[in-house]
Amino acid sequence: MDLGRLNEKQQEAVRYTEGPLLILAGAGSGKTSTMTHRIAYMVEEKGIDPYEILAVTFTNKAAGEMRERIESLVGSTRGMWVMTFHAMCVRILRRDGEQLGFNNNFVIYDGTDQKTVMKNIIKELNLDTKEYKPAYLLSVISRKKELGVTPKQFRENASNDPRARVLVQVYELYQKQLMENNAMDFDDLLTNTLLLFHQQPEVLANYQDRFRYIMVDEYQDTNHVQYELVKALAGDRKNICVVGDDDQCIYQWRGADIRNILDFEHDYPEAKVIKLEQNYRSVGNILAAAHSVIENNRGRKAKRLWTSREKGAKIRYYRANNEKDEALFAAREIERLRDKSRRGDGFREPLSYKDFAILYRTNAQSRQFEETFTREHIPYRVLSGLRYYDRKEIKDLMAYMRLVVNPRDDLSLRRIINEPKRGIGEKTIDKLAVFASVRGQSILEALGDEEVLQTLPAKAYEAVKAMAATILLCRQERENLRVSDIYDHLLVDTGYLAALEAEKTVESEGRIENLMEFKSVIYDYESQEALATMEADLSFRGEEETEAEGPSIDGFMEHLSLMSEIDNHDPSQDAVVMMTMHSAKGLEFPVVFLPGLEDGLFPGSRSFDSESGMEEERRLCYVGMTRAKERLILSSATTRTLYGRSDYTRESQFLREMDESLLEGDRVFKRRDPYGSRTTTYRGPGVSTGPIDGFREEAKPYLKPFDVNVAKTETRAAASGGETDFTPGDRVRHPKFGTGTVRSIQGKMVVVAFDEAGEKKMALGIAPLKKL
DNA sequence: GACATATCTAAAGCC
DNA sequence: TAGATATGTC
Repeated sequence: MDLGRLNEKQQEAVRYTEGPLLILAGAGSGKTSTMTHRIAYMVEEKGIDPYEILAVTFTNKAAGEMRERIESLVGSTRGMWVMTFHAMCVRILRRDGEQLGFNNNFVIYDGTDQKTVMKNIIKELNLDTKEYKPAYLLSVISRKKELGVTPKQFRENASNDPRARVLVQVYELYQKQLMENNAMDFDDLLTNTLLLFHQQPEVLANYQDRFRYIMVDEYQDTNHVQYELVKALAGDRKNICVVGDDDQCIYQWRGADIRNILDFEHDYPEAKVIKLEQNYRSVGNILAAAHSVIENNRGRKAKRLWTSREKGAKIRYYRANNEKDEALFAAREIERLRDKSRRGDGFREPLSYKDFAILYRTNAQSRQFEETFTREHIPYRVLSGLRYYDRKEIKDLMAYMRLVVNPRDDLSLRRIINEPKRGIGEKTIDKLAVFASVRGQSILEALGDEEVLQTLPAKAYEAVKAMAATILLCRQERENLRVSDIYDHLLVDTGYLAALEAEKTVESEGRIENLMEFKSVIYDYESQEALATMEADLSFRGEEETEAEGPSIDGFMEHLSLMSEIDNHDPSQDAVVMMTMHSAKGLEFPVVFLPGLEDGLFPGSRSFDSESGMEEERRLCYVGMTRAKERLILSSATTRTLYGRSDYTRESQFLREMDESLLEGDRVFKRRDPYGSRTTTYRGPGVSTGPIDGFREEAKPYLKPFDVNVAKTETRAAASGGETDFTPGDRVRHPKFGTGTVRSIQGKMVVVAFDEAGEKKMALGIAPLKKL
């Protein structure tokens, strides 16, 4: 096999197939290529059975890419496990997890489900909602699970103060609820697998025996449980290869333990360490600047990226007046560089829009860029956390489908029992829940009984009966029906689609469209699974390899919960990409903008409390900078409006750490922390040394284009006399509050400053507002 | 039960 | 500032 395209270090890593191996792969050092070649080498040159290889990644995307690239090298990955930690655990638990008391058709709860459960618990325990918020409690539980602490252990070790006692109680109750609903959250998948390994040594032995070669990608992001899992699987054979970069550990806040990679040599004293330090991505100046920042971190493995490429242009820095100016600067800069590149001035090829990326610290920063780019007619795409599967109609249908798979899922039932409206409210549901628990059933199961149905309010009876019958029938027939058929039944027979169709609004039509789009997701799944089954039949190997069983609703739900996000980074679209620095990890762009380099924003204000927090921010900065291939453009704003407050800012500590000789444009205002504490706001002059290319725009009031979707309320609006088309500045009258002036439009709400009653926010089109 | 209005609170987001 | 959630009212 041809390793000629790999450098010496990479080749060494490829050939070192036996015993523990740590590959420290710096940014842009050809990590994936090395890993995939290594696997290909094992199969082709060493004659290792693909069946004995396990490659674990963190994201589906990474797993998909790796699989694809291995396939292009050796033709097939059949038998090989190339998947995420979570997918691996699900597979193990479904296969061998019954001993733990879990039905092997457990469902996986996502963040929204977890939140719902937690809200119920808070209510049940009558907790102070100010002090105990769902997100906080969930993060406490998650941290515990990541450390492998069970509710029992937590109870035993918890102190006696009231707060700790509450946390213990919450954790216990939370686990109990999940168990009752036959559900696991993402953390449970990992912890339960580890538990299984501990309790059933023969199960573990089985997997140890199978997976003689283990690879772990992004090892710096593993948490403690993942570390233990890997260690367990590697067993005494210790044929384990981990790949990572401690400088790119940016997920400590969600449990990643950087010690795992830092201490690998300690865990495996015989480990071989190979550093990949040649960078194939960025020009020299970019690497040097990134290095000048990251070297301020104390706890890191010594390494320094180098490149054989030219130094390239200097890093450009712009100190904007405010965030609008900052966005406009980026817009102009993009056009300027496009022009320049078309003239062949300093660029090998003309740049198109998709060659530019704006990487910010917080999602909120995207708005300014979006507005500006829209006005400047620059095409852009925002990759954000707003997920397709978070849309209400999709979640509703998913809840219906989950009930088909798991009728014990009361959470899902509560979600859809009155969706579409069936005349059922909170009280009725609670009554049903009591009935069900008395009978030892879930709510849906109870609804299968006429006796229980009879207790419903008369107006709800028919609809609820039909709904329950539909779901239960689909369940009964799920072996005979295609997933898409089940979907159709649920959509139609429960009245969901009819209700949307009856609405006849722009919004409802959009929802219907989404539901149709969702169906194509199902179709994709069906054909994909059918294909996999065919292949599996062809390659029967006599083992218990039951990976392809054909499409099923169970399989589809699992596919969904593990996928969660359609990869929406479609590089074929020619548009500037905007995303957070976190989501940019692993990507690269010819030109990268890092805006908002201000203390308090980046590094974020919370990170000043601890050294480790600051170091993580610094690593994030390093990740951001090393995404750039040719040009890196930094900016900050003198004034920034955050949470409705406008404040002066101080240039980011990271800017001040950067090697000045590599910067051009505005001067970075450097002084040794002249203002002492971080609570002091910087107000000094002399921050900027003059405009770049002669422009620096003042903030102009920007009127939001009136594009608010008020369709849903149109009919009502007409009936109640409510108007929908207001513009900031309009004078209005409200029957109760008197006259006022429209301040702003926020989504579907209009904010009015009343002359007498102060500022009020009210729903557009419904509020009895009249224009004067 | 459903809608209208007031209040709250604010990072990053993999599976 | 603005979206999400809680509370109040018909």
